[in-house]
Order: sequence, then C-alpha cells, then structure tokens
Amino acid sequence: MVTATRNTSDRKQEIVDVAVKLFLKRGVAQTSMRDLAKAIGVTTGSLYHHFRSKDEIIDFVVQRGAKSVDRLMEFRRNLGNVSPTEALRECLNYWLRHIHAARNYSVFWVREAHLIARSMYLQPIQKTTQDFINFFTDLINEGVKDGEFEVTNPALVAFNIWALAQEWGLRKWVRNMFTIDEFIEQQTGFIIKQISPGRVQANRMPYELGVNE
Amino acid sequence: MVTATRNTSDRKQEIVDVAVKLFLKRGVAQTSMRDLAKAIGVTTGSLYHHFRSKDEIIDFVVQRGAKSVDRLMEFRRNLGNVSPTEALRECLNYWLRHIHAARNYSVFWVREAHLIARSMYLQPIQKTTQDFINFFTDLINEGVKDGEFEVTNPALVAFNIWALAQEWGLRKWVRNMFTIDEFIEQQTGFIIKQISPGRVQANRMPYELGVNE
DNA sequence: GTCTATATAAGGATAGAC
DNA sequence: GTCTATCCTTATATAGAC
Repeated sequence: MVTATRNTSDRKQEIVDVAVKLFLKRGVAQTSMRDLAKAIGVTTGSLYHHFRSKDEIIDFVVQRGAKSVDRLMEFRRNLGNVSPTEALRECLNYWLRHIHAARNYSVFWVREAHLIARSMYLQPIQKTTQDFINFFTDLINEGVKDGEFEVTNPALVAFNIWALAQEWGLRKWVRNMFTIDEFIEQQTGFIIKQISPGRVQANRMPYELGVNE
Repeated sequence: MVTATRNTSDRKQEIVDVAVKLFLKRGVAQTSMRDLAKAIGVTTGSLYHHFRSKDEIIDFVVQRGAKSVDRLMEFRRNLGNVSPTEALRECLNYWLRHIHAARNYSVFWVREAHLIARSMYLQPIQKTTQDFINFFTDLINEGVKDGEFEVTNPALVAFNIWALAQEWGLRKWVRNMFTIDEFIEQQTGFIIKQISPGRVQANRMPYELGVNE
C-alpha cells in the first residue's frame, strides 16, 4: 500500500469483494469480522468505519444479487420480437453465463437464504427467485401459445432451469466435469427437447404414466 | 416426561433428530448446543454426556446420510433384469421419494458441505455425490448401449437428476408449487424425453447448435 | 443421566488516539 | 481512514453435585 489512507468507496468495494469471497468459501456465519479484516489487511476498527455492522455488509451483497433478474428481463426486452424458441435459447445462454461469471456474487446468498434468515434479507431473495420462475414460465407459455412448445407445467421447466443454474454455480465438481460452453449448449438442448412438441417414442413405455399427461 | 432418566440410545436418537431439524432450519453454525438443549428440554451438560462435542453430533448425521446412495444401488440390484428405461423410471421414483421423505436427513449436509468444511465431513459427502453421479451415468449408458437412449453426455443427465432432487429437498417454495407425485411423474417424463432417441422437430431451429451434437 | 455453575474462547461492536 | 485496546455477549466445553 502506498498511501496511508484511501478513497472510501474503493475500500468499501474491497471490503464487499473480499467478504463475498469468504462468505462463499466458508459461509456467512463462519466468516468473522476479524477474518475479514485480516484477509484485507486492516483491523476491525477500520471495517466499522465503512460499515455500521456485519449485517450491513451482508445486506449490501444481497441487494446487488437481487438486481440480476431485472437485468435478465431487460436482456429479453432488448431481444425484440424473436421466436419463443430463440428467446429461450438466448435467455438460457444469458442466465447461465451470468451465473457462471458472477457466481461469487449471485449464488452464495441463495444457498444461505435460510441460514441468514431475517426478513431484511429474505424478502429480496424470495422476490428474486419468484421473478425468475415467473419470467421463464411466461416465456415458455408464449411458446405454448405459438405452438412451438408443448408442456403441461411450464413452471416446472422454469424450476429446472433455476435448479441447474444454482447447482452449477454452487458446485465446483460440476464445473470440473464440463466447460461452461458445453454445459450451456447441452443444457439448452435438453430444455428445448423437453418442451418440444411431439412424443418421443421410447422402445418401451411400460407404465401408465404418460409423458406430460 | 415420566421417568427422570431414560434409555441412553433413545436420548441419543432424540438429540440427533432434533439437531437435524434445527440444522436444516437455521444452519449448523447458527444452532448452538444451548439451542439444541433447550429444544429437547435438557441442559447442555446432558448433551455432553451423550456426545463428546458438537462435531460428533454433526458427524453422526453425515454418516447416516452417506448411506442413502448405497440403498439406491441395492434397490436397483433388486429390480433385476429390467429394461434401462424401466430401471431409470424406478430409480428416479425411488430417489425422489427418498429425498422427499428423508429431506431433513439427506439434504442439509449437502447444502452445508462447504460451510462445515472439514475433511472429516467432506470426504463422505464427496464420495456420496460421486457415487450418485456414477450410478445414474452407468444406468443411462446401459440404455445407450441397448439403443433405448441417445445422449452425448450421460453424466450431465445424472447431474440434472441430482440437481433437481437437491433443490426439491431444499426449497419449500417448490414443494408448495407441486405435489411430490406430480413432481416425480413429470420430472421422470422430462428426463426420459431428454435422452430418448429421435430428434424432436421444433418449428424453428434458428441456431447452429444442434441438440446433443 | 441430568443438573448447576463456570472455565475458556471467539465474535460483534465501540472509544479514543493518531 | 486506520489503529490499539477493550467491552459485552454468546458459544463450546468441563467439573462436580445430585
């Protein structure tokens, strides 16, 4: 460090960045203000100059993550008037890349939503999740109306997208198994195939359970 | 309570059961021995009579969860010589019902694997996950050999099964959206459709990305 | 087997010097 | 803006009585 003092917003940013890294690695509860200070190379006193409490740091991170679905919606609007299939492809690509690139910021707070359960954090987290499910449900419903998709329960597909994105962000072992490009390409293929019209004839169909019936 | 003292193994069981409930609800780190004692209606001194440490309680729970994949494999062996499609259907049904019924026991430690990261817990957790992925990968590969399935990357399908089961167990909001029966039936349909041979012709196929290519 | 009381450590937060 | 020093609370864990 060259100067004894620094720009406030720089330091604030640094605190948040390092905090997120530690939160993701060890969990929010297991990351103490002392740990955080040590990782940055300052003392706790300094931390409390920039943030009034640990909660305020957490809140800062949560608020940032909560904006991600808004950006997804904006992305979809900017696509303009494309077919539902193309919109779905593009949005899947956008979202999975977003989760991959920003996994430090976007994932930990979903994992820990219940652990840091206070209304202050829970409300934006629940809203974000709900917005996400609604967004993809609507998108798939458009395709159903156009006849491009055929699916009984669009919300379940939306849930599946949510689930696979979350797990991709959370689990390092998955990211070691596939590249992000493979992952996106094949998952997109799977999702599209799931909801494409036309029954796929399996060699046997031994049960009364029909597909999507 | 009728008697002042109780059977040791009963109490041990009770401690573990209540501990798991609290772990799932609030997280391991946020569950103190005081909380646990209070929830059971004893004092911490009593807890330490049955377990030498909090870690020993956690370990007990983790070990129990680690057995679940072994039972899945046993279930599959007992199915005998059925077609891969039927085996997949049955195993999916078995696993999702297991996760649903035992979600308190089977899910929390996967969520918190990184948070309680010590080699002592991590090793069985990683092994369990790996066994699970390998199990479904093998099962799908059988079907590919028989021509019942057609898929480039069976491990990715196995991952998807893992992901949707995990999220089902972890997220109450999903369980409010669907019944477990709906969930199993439709997810099974999705998975089978994903890996069934034959291209589904979408109305448009605007990209160079082929399905499973 | 369970209790009370307490040792010991760790974490959040603050006061005040520089 | 950062430091040192410290308060206060909570947590794990133990000792010893009943």
